[in-house]
Amino acid sequence: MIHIHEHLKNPRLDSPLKRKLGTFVDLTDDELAMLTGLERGRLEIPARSDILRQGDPYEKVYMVKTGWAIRYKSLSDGRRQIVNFVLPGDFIGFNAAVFMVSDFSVTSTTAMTLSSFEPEIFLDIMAKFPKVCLAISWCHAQEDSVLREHLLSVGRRSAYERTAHLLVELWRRLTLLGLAEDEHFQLPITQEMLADALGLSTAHVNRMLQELRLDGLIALTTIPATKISISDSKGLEAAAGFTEGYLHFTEIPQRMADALDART
Amino acid sequence: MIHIHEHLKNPRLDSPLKRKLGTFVDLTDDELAMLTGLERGRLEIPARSDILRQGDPYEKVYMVKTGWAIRYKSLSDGRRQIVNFVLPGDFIGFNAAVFMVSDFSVTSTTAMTLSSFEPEIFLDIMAKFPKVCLAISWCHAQEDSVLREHLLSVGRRSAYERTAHLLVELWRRLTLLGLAEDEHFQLPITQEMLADALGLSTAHVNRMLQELRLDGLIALTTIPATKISISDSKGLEAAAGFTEGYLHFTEIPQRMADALDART
DNA sequence: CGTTACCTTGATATCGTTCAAGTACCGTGG
DNA sequence: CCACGGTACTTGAACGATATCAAGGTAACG
Repeated sequence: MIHIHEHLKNPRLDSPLKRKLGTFVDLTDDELAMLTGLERGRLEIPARSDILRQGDPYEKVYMVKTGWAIRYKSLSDGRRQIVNFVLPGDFIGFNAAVFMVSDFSVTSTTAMTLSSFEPEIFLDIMAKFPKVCLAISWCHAQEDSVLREHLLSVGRRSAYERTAHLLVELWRRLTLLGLAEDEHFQLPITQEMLADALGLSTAHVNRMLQELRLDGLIALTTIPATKISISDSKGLEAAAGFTEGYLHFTEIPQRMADALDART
Repeated sequence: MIHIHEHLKNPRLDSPLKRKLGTFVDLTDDELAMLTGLERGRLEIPARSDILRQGDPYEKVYMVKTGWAIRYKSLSDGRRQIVNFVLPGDFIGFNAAVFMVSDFSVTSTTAMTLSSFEPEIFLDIMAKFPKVCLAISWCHAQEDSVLREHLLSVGRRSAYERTAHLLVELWRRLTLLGLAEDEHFQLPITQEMLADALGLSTAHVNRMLQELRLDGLIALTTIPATKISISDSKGLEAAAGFTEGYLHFTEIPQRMADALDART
């Protein structure tokens, strides 16, 4: 396990992308230079605007530098399910490399800055930077793991457990990004979005938050922007049935690292 | 879109793996030979036995040649959520390449035959067979897409819609594999498993199946093994709100194919 | 031929939804 | 600076979808 603070302070890892990939593999100067080039294109997105829309064709791959977004699917009658929250260091629309049409939408919840690139780039990376390619696979696998955990939550955890679980997860992810101060953090999403992520109604999400508050597990400030303090992290994790294994904040297995070295 | 029957009859695509990858890219003789080598290792698994267990370390990657399995996550008190059904042509434990510990379990529901390989193999494939690597990425992306749709189902569809949706999905997938005869197919899973996949109780799954039957959408034979006939596929799809887009049964985008060609 | 695993069905309980009303804060235009 | 409209949050009451519990049925299996 990599020590977070050390990692965040490393001056060579000067972007979310580099920090993310650098969590799992050691990056050489060559690799870092390539990533710098990759991030040159910049894109500013205002809060609450669509980046990708379900059913639309798309061609670009984006990487979040700052800001939050939600990734969601909708039914024809408007019901919607948020499948995950997109934070700095996450990719958007990687599927462009293999699909022509998106099966989900992505909308910003805050202003964002993105870097964009052509999917073909990844063919080069695959050939020339196998280690980076492996680290990208790692990101995908991690995202999958989070998605499976969400399915477990929505399918089998009670509303109370589920709500607690999501809060712990976001807190952990933000902490790793250096975006949470100890036990409290900004939550730039509405309760309606929480509801759509949890498979609940907004009214019930509100009640669950009140209950968590009454139970002394969290403290809330909803205005101006929602801000949450984890008052009792152990208690909250217990209520959530949280185990962090699925987040896979680990380095790649030694055997893969060895195999990579042997190839060069 | 590739024509299924044509594809199934192609004698060069003589395994589920080749057929699967061959759906998205044209495979050369070299690539086919490599895949043949890859599948040499064989493994026989009896029905209802564990292939992978949540929390265990693991090192191998498997590919299903025949048989069904379920991939699921469990909570400490025994509640469980099936995240997807593993069919011929699917990979199991690909994460071994990037994680040391599995965050889910896989159990066979029928007898199975698997081929197994070391994760390091994929470093070679990445370097020497970029097209195959792209096709594998395709498989992953497709699996993700199915997972997101499951989350949408469990989070936002009613029990009735959800049940119908899963049946249509399985029917489509089996048809593509040549494992469904027109409108009917074997379903080698218990109602308890359906319940765990749908986030419902077994009693309620049973009621939903009865209702679908009464509505003239499906016909059931539960003994000896569950067998389902789709009596009214249009009606079932309508009840499910099914749109097949998310299954992404398409070839890779032309621009990626072109970029691949340009590289050789 | 008894035991087991699974399916089926009914009665009751409960969690979460829906609907409705009310509140608080924000940004905007006068 | 204030009035206003909008968006989100909050809370209660009634309802409903689904769970739970319980009992019984039936085919398969040793």
